[in-house]
Amino acid sequence: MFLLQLTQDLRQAFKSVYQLEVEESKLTLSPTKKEFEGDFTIVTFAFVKDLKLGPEQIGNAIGQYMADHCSLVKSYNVIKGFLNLELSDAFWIDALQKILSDEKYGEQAPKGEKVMVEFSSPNTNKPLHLGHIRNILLGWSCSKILEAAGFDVVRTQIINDRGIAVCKSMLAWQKFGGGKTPSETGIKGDHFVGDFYVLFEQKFQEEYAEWQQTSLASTIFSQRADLDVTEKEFFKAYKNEYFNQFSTLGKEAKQMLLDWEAGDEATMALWKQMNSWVYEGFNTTYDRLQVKFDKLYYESDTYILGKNAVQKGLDLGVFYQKEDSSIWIDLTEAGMDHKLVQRRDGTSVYITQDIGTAQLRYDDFGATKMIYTVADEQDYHFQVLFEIMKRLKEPFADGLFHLSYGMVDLPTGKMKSREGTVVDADDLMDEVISEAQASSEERGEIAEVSQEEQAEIIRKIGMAALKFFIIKVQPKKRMVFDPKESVDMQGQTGPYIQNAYVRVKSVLRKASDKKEEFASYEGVQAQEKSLLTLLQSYPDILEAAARDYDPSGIANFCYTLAKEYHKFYHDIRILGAETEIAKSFRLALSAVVARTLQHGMDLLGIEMPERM
RNA sequence: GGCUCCGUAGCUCAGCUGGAUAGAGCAACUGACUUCUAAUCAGUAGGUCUCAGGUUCGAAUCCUGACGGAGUCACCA
Repeated sequence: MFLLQLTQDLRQAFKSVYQLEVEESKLTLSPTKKEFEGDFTIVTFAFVKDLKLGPEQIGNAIGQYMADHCSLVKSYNVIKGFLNLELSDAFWIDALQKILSDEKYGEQAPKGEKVMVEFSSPNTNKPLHLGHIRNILLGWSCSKILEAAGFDVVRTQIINDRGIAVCKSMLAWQKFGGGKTPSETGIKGDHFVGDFYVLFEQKFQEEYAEWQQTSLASTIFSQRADLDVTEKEFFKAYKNEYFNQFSTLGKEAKQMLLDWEAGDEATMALWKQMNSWVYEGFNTTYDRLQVKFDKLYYESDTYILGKNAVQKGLDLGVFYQKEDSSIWIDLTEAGMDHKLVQRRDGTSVYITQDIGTAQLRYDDFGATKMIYTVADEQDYHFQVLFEIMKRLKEPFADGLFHLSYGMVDLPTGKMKSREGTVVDADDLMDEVISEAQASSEERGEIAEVSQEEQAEIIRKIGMAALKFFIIKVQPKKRMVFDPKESVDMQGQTGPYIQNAYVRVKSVLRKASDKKEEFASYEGVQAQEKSLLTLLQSYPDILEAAARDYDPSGIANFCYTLAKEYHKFYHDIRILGAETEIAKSFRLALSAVVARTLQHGMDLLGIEMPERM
């Protein structure tokens, strides 16, 4: 918006000098590189063809016109095809004033449109881990960004609270739990239940190992195994079949699933009991991450959905039925495959549930956009799902978006639950916070404030380190999470950005005599211009983040702004400025930087401390 | 094998709607705190932007093809 006037004047310049109408899109003003003189640059190569003139000639003519006719332009220089314009103090003062007066700077007006963002969506048999953290941060951040972009946002998750995995932990608790509860043992509910899931796997492995010694097992091995497969490899691959056919524990777990589906009272009671423990644990973790949901969907409610959709698809001729009565869709025209949507026994599959759930959500909220935050291993699933929705002519089909993100790897490689390398979410938060604690003690800056305030500040710092480390990476990229680096508080980190904010706050506390009269400020410094140029770009950054469902741009913006402020702070005196007017200008500039940092970081789910 | 995504400094990442000599941080080395919070700043060093073609006045960025890595192609979820 600040550059609008300039762009208009440039168009006028081309019109007056060359009788050439240029589109705005061709007139992109970019900040001049630091090693050259000037504030904004326009590339004149683009007009060489139209005008049949040399780039330098064009630059000089346009630059001269601008210097003569546009009061914002102080001077210009031309280097090859680059016209660099230096702007007057008035431009910068005006820019600061405009940002200062806009309380919601960067945000867009309400659109009156609803968007639903799904994220987290855990299973109830295991606690949350590092992968969930990336998911949650992305989903939460996108929801905040969409709000800032003027949408009404509904945050949701679908909780996978049923199925064989859930029955495994239930069964293990029933058999081996001895009636213990989380509160008795002092173990957080989700971890408590997760431990029984692990216990089930252990007991099952023991049972399996024993069975492998039986003559039945050897017979199967000799009959079924290919010659070049070792016994060990064979039984590794045979595990599922053993579970389904021979395992006692497997049989019991499957029976429990049947009981659950039949609504057996005792099973339901056990299920509800254990799930309530899990939810209590999840809620603690969500609280620590500072995220919340507006609406929860449970798979136990939705897993039967989709039946109507199957019928509708058949009626529309979108689906077809095979002789064995299973139902399919042919997606080969869209470059995909044939996909099953209903088993021959009439039960629905995963994708059918998703069709039903999407329809339910649309009926519930009427959202025109629905964002699914799910790892990229499900890219194909969502391609198929969205294509089916289009063919079913669902009104919301065009607003579906898979916010796909890459897996989080450790420096040692992939996280594997079997190998116990999964990084637990709660442990991780404990770790970054205790690291923040140690750094803070070393600094001693906040020793004066109350214990409670200290704890709060330290929590904010630790969480900022963790969150920023993850959210700064583009979603679609696979990322390496080095626990050592994630607790760094220096350099390109969350605390570094918080520190810039804290510096502003500290200065503002000391500047009791704030006056906002700086209109006559003269000699705007390079560092001040850099800050204002960055601040001017904030609305565009935000818009792009909302458009692409990508918070990483905001993270990088906040870092760059903080970095630029640290430099400004180091080079230029604020409270000890040469004149009162310069002081006012710098205080206002600092305040606006702090506000923008806080705004941007809030969109990332990161809180700012007032001191640190 | 088909399809999708990724490949930039020793490591972690920016930059990708084409623009000047490709940027940060970490790690290494050097300097700056009696002065607004040094979780800071300044500097040194570090690059065949995986490779090969093409489009263009101009390519890390766009197109094609290789190579390398990951994911996926279940009557699992």
